[in-house]
Amino acid sequence: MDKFVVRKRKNESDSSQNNKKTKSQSSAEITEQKSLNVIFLVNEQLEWREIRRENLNCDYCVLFGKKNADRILEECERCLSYNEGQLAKVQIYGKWHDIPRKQVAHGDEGLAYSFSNNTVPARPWTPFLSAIRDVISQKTGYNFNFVLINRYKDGQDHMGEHRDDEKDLVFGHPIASLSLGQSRDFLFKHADARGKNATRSIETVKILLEHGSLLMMKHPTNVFWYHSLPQRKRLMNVRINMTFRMMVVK
DNA sequence: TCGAATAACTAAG
DNA sequence: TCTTAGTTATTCG
Repeated sequence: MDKFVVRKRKNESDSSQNNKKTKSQSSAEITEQKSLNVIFLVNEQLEWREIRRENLNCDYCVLFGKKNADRILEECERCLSYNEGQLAKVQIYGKWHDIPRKQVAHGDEGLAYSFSNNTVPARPWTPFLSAIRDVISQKTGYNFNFVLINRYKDGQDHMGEHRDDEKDLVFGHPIASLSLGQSRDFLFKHADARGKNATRSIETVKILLEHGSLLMMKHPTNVFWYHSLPQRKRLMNVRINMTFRMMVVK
């Protein structure tokens, strides 16, 4: 009873791995959810912005128009739940803290997400999340077996500088980051330009992640650049971010 | 242009 | 992937 069905266009190839376009794409894929009568319709002409620096390789577009992004966000708020208790904590320098946001992972059976002395098992895919995953796969040509969802209730919630843990991820596979709700600044900082031991001066790259947008973080960005979502105390609204990944199956 | 608010950065734990 | 505190830089009315 897969409520969300991805309907492919008849003339479209199924071999999504061969379809690594980054320029404008004209076809409109439609995903529909019959019981709620919700249709996921992506923007027809995707205007990809290519963000390039030394060893930084990202593509950005607004995938869902406002109306559809609004509906997806509403559905997230209606049906997602988040980790609590020990699964919502992180250990740093021996001290446990609550993470300053809400978080949950969904993915293929057996996968888990590890960070700072914590391991969070993936919950099963829901039809809603599978449908979003499949739309992104169709538009980008990459498959994903895991999604980490972070909910930032307002501008106080944030995430510190980090790189995504390489040993859990299939090397070289991009991460797809879907943003919903409050626009937030997203910063990339080069590893050689961090902290007081910085060996080089490299400008921080700031990207505004808008409602309905998709940021593709491609190899080798995550090897060389740290990323963060800094506090923006004047912002009052919720942002939900989904990062679709390909994890190593152990 | 000032001054307050707040963001950025550093250090330590 | 944290917090807090102290300092400096930036933003904004």
